[in-house]
Amino acid sequence: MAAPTPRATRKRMGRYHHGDLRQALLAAALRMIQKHGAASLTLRAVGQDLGVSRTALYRHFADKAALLAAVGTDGFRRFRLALLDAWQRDGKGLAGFAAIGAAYVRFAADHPSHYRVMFGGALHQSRRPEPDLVTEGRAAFRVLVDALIELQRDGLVQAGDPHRQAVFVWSTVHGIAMLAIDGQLNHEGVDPIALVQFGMAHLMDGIRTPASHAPSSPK
Amino acid sequence: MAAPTPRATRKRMGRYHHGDLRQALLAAALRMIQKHGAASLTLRAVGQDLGVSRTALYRHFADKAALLAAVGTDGFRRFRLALLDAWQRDGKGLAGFAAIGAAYVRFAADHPSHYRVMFGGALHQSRRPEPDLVTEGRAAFRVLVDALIELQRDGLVQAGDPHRQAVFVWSTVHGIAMLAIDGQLNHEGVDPIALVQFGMAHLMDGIRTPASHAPSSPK
DNA sequence: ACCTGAACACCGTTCAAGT
DNA sequence: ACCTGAACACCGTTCAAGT
Repeated sequence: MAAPTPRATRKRMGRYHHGDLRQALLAAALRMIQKHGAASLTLRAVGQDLGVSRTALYRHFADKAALLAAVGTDGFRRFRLALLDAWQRDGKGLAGFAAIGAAYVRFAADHPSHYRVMFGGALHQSRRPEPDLVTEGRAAFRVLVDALIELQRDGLVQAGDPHRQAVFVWSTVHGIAMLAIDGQLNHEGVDPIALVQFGMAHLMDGIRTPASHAPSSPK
Repeated sequence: MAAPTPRATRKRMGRYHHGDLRQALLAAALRMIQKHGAASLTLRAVGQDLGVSRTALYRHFADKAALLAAVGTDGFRRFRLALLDAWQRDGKGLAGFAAIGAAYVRFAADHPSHYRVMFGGALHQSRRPEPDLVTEGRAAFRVLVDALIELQRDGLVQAGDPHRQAVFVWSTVHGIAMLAIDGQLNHEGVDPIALVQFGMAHLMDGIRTPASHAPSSPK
């Protein structure tokens, strides 16, 4: 592929786009959502941004909802990788698990509009649940479950349904993330990252084994 | 006032509305949001539903965002009353506090669209933060803080910044509520009310005083 | 296959005009 | 004061037509 670099998304006048237009549309939509919020996203503006007709999009997406679903799906993919990276970078274990919580909130704080598309419900409450979005959402959730399974296996977390434990952790962290990007924590003078660290420590106290108390107190 | 009952919001043909049109608009908007979601709310449909011109609304609201903000403000008012009712009905104390959590999630589950308008961010992220919405949101949050202050005073909850404790409880419960109305808990086979009861019990274990363990285990 | 341009039905909002 | 009706600028989507 000696063609124009992947960054040269803008087509040359009078010629067809002929790159990965689908990918370019996705990137453009994401860029505009991050800048102005999903509410004001316009298909016409997306096309214009790429120098493409405003109907070219329909070759790659059924409609606007499908485009947004693809943006959300892509978000869940990045999200999952961010969580996985935090877990592995901090050597798994209890510190790694706490790092997942921090990474979760950081992702939401850094990409509020993207996060909102992922969880916005504008998608879920529509006609059908958008299978790809659901699948990718579940995959992200799986990171938590897998981490808990490992922690249980290593005797760091109490036995119990890892699924239920994960749902509870997810809820807590999701709640902090949502309040943070809604600005509800701002006028309460609370730092989201500090809050999630406090919360994760609290959660861990509840589910970790007595044996894990001795050899773990890093930073 | 021997005029038509407050329920007869529909104006008689050829005459002005002449009731509390503002209130009628609010009720109509809420009704339509609950039925079809906030995304598909149309000012024209609101007017039509009331038998009123589609521009009559501008006498009472600056624009569509202002109408939605008013719907959210109204939601926070009902929400606060629901939380307060749960707290008082269950005799305050630790059982009452747990009841607040359940009432919180129940409100969200029963009025998902309304809840979404309240927390949706479509409002918060807009131009200015819509003062009434913020005020009423804070008032709802205050229910939690006040409850924790009472619990501390009665020696049922550990000393500590009640504000910080409240933020953490709020986050947890909000997360459960959001995941529930997003349907993320459905395909995990988790009952939101059961989850929030589990979560509240867990939280209470973390913040209640040792002394409170003896005299409290009702149902 | 991929893209265009005109057209359609809809939307929020403005504004001069009515009572 | 409160409401109307026409008008404006915008939107998502369709579709026959181009290459």
